[in-house]
Amino acid sequence: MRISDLITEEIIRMLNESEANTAEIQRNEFAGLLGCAPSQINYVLASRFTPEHGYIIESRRGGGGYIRIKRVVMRQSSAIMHLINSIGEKIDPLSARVVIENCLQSGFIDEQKAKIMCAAISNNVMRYIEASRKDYVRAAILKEMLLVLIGQ
Amino acid sequence: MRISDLITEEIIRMLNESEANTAEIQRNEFAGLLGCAPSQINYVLASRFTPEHGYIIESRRGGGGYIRIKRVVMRQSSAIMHLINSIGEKIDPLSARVVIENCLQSGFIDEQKAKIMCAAISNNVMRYIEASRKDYVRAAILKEMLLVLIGQ
DNA sequence: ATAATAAAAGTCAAGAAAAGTCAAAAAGGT
DNA sequence: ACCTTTTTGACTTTTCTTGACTTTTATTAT
Repeated sequence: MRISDLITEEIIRMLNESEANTAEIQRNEFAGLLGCAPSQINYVLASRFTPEHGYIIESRRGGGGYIRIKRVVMRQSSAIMHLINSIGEKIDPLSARVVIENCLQSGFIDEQKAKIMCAAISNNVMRYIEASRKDYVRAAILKEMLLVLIGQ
Repeated sequence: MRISDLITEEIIRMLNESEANTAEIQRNEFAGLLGCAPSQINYVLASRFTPEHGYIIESRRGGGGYIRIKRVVMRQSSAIMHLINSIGEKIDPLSARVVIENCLQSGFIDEQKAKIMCAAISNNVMRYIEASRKDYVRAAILKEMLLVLIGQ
């Protein structure tokens, strides 16, 4: 059996045992426990615990650092997840507006949040981005912001 | 748990218990109490109680010396204007986060808005931007979002 | 009053303790 | 054989901790 699968199983076991659907590990210690390279933890998280899979990762470096894995389970979250998946790697300005409008209509966000999100991808910002990249950057910003909505 | 966090918590506890939003400590004594090097108090103050975080530090050396930590509360729109002006045309990642933290602590935004704003300028987004432009794009996004807060 | 001494706080750089990145090598699957 | 996924390790970045040294202020002795 692959070590990746072991790591995955162990994290899921921890999530299941947790009230708050949250597992917190110390990377090096955890890697030592399972007998793998520390960076492999990153690999597993990057490949199997992504937002698209329904997980959110937070971490902190330095003394007392940690990696926290959250599983998101709300009803609303699947709708947002769907939106995120529909965005893909790029999005045009109009579609982006529509996505935000959608969130507003669905009550996922209030008006001010909608405005903040629009501001983040507004033309005033996008004029700093090379034309061929605008759609990609816009998608990246929008998706990151939507992910926040899922993380409670 | 980190000693830094302990120090931070203790200072905030003192601030909360104070009528005047002010905590006064004696560095060496305080360090002894929490079991850390005296200079670590300086580290914590320098990294978490800066003016950008919304605190003002006064101190005095010599016999009977002290460190006084004041939490400041400004009027909202002028404070935000001030923040926007302080950003200029570019900003590094850490300062940007501090600006957002400050808005949160000052009650200008709630936690979710803070997270949305952080997400919009996160590394996951910035990795799409050419290195030399990152600070400019970050500043543009942040300022646009802050402008929303003062309703313009 | 002045000089010496003591009692603070400040600075800075080295080192430790984490996590992150990336690319090359190895292993699997078709 | 070729392509994808996994595994590893060298290197980077961030954050925290400590200690040696400096500066400022107050107190004490002359």
